Amino acid sequence: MFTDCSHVASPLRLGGKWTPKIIRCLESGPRRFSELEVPLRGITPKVLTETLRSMERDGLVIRTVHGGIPPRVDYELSTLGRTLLGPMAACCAWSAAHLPDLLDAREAYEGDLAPEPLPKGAATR
Amino acid sequence: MFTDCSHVASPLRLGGKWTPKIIRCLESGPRRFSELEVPLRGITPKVLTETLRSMERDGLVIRTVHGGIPPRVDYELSTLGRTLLGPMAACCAWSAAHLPDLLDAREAYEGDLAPEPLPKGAATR
DNA sequence: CCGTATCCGACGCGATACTG
DNA sequence: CAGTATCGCGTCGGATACGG
Repeated sequence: MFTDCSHVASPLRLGGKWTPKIIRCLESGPRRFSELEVPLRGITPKVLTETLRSMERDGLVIRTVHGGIPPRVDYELSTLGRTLLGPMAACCAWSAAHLPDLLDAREAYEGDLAPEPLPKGAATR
Repeated sequence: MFTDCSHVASPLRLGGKWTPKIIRCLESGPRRFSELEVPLRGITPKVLTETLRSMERDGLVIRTVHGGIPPRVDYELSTLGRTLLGPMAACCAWSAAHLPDLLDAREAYEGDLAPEPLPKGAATR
């Protein structure tokens, strides 16, 4: 365990701004493109498309095109994508419990902007 | 639960390239700057400093300067930082179990580079 | 030993406009 | 409805060199 943590950020892309929110939005079932745009307030169609495509590419999300007019496209978590719900729940629980502490620490850091310096004359001898 | 996942990436900075690895390196106790540079192969001193400073700023890491020549600086996880070990273990366990699947999916995606297109003549009416 | 100082390229993300 | 096409900016991270 903890043998390698290199994938938390990439290629897991869990570090992306929208990926975690999209996973959450898809948790309770398939959603259409426009049904994702609404809860993800502020996301642009371009970015939503990009993110969904990369998730599809990684096998986390399944994209289904239903023929017809107007077009209808559904996105849903794959079996693999669903396995991410557990770890994500752990992370969300962490932030719910400890994010305020982190924010407090950050605020307290304002002012003493200078880290403790090294002792002077460190090249001597 | 899952009420908000916006902090997985930021400000948690867990999405950073080195943060998870640093946490892991500090798991078993304090480490000096140079003791971090070795296991984190490829990191430059500039980036290591930046990352450690941001973690210190967020209260995840404690930086201790021991006076003397040559200088000695220790970094260790704070109590708050240690609370991250759980969620991180969940993420690492996920990648140990499922990262190969993700990589396979990514590889299989090569070739059928074109996502299923929408039906033609999609203009309403 | 423990950093800083510059420079710089790549990428993520957003704004805006347009289309089948 | 479900996208695509451009453009641009800010941030992250790496290369390299120097300093107390």
